[in-house]
Amino acid sequence: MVYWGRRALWKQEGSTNVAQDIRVRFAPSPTGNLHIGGARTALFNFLFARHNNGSLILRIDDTDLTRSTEESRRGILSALRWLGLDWDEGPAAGGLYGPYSQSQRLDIYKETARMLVERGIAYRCYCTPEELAERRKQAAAEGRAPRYDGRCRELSLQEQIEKENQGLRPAIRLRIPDRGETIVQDFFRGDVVFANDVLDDFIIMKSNGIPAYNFACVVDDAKMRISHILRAEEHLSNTPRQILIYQSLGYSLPVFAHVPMILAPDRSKLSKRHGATSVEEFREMGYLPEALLNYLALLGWSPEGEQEVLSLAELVSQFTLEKVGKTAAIYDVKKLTWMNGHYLNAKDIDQVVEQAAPYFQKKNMIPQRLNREETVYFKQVVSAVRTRVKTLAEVADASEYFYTDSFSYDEKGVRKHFRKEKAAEYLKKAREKLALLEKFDLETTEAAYRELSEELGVKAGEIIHPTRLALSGRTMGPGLFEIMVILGKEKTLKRMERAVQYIENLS
RNA sequence: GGCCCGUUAGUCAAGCGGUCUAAGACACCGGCCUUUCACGCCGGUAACAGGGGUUCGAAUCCCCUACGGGUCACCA
Repeated sequence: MVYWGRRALWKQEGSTNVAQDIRVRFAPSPTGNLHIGGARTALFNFLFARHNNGSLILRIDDTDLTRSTEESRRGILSALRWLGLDWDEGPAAGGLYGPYSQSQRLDIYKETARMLVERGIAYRCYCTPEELAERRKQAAAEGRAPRYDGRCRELSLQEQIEKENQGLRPAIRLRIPDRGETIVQDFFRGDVVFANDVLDDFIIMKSNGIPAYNFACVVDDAKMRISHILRAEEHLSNTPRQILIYQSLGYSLPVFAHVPMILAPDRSKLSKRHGATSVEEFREMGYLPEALLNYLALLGWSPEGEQEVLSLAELVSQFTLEKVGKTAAIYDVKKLTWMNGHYLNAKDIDQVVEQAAPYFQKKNMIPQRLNREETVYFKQVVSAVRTRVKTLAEVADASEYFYTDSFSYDEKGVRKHFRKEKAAEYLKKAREKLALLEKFDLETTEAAYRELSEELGVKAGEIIHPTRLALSGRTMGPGLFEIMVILGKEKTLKRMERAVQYIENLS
């Protein structure tokens, strides 16, 4: 069976009932970190594979020796793992079609290219990069298309030997028909027609023995039995060349599906100057993998119903290519942030505590290891604070006063709550009442405040606001009595005294 | 510049010729709840790029224009 077109479906091939497994791949080149566009492509591949009980292959396209780095490779793998996008074959997972790094498959490309040359489908080209660049420049100046002029197409053996004797190492070019057209059957866009004469004899093997991208990509996709190629739209223009390679090699074509790109807020291609664009950066800022995944899924794909908050499992069960759109999307951090806040609160508190810890450590708020008592306190803090913030980093920021006594008071707050006539008096009285409490919990503290507000004949808020500022230095945060209980009686009273002194010293 | 793809509100996005005086979400603006903030709930502003066709009927099909993006490397 072959998953066949946009509307239809599962086509029976002959009478055999043997299912052709769905095999998709994500093939990043380790030349930087995984940005959200790549992550989204990986996600779609993952969802498609899981939804159809297929396999996800991870391949490292590291043929660019000068730009590929081990650090980047590790970073990409760790970002994928953090997101929870596990792969069935590839680095660390193994598989029947390895190795899964192109740098380890050079012999395969070399042998394949040699065979193409032998058959006359490809040929050696001795033009140097400098010469080619010069000719391109010339063509541009004359307003011609910068195509390779085919001058090495028909070199005789004698000529080739001469070039070799001059020390020239050839690149290998694929012979492209001058006429006709190559049609890309794109799953989302239908037939996309390219005239062959706009293509030129492109290089499949560089003179240093390294394959060019299109070549390595096709050889691997074919040898790894990839059934569907889901990749970014930027590759659509490459596809006719790849199809020509498939044909030269006698391989059958996979289904091509080019997903729309993700653009930066200014509509341009994603780059470093657009602020956070990599998964790693979002992670550092305290975004949760489930939120990032959920948000990314909604960029270019839409669920059947109206529910937009979906777990990975729900995404898997709902994901179909039919619901993938074809227009480029601009990512919107605000919506991501909203979604992150949602997950931050919905998530199991123990997990949040665990994930928030590094952010507290980074700010030296908590030590690497917490004892039992510290752990209980930490958990109380996190669960009180998380409801008002949207990221893990903000959880830590909003928790500062739980870990230091020497915080300063918010200026606006001081003006609003401390400079009031009776602020100090209220605080003193409140402190006295709290001091008398035997049990210091949510009920008793709140009752004390209600009582006091009645005795004084003022609204509870009149006392509550200055108290919040006294205890936290801030005007916003968790419920006041929650803060008190977490801080404990002793600290609460001390901070109130400190505030009273502060107010009395205000001129 | 050539070739290719795309164009529904500020953003994501539903819509596959009539049910569209166009859904939902984020953002924004009001209101409710409330000790603050946030959450939550209720309500509001806001879109079919423009022009020609085809059709009884078009956001949906075709063409042109404009705009945006991609690609044209011994980068991937």
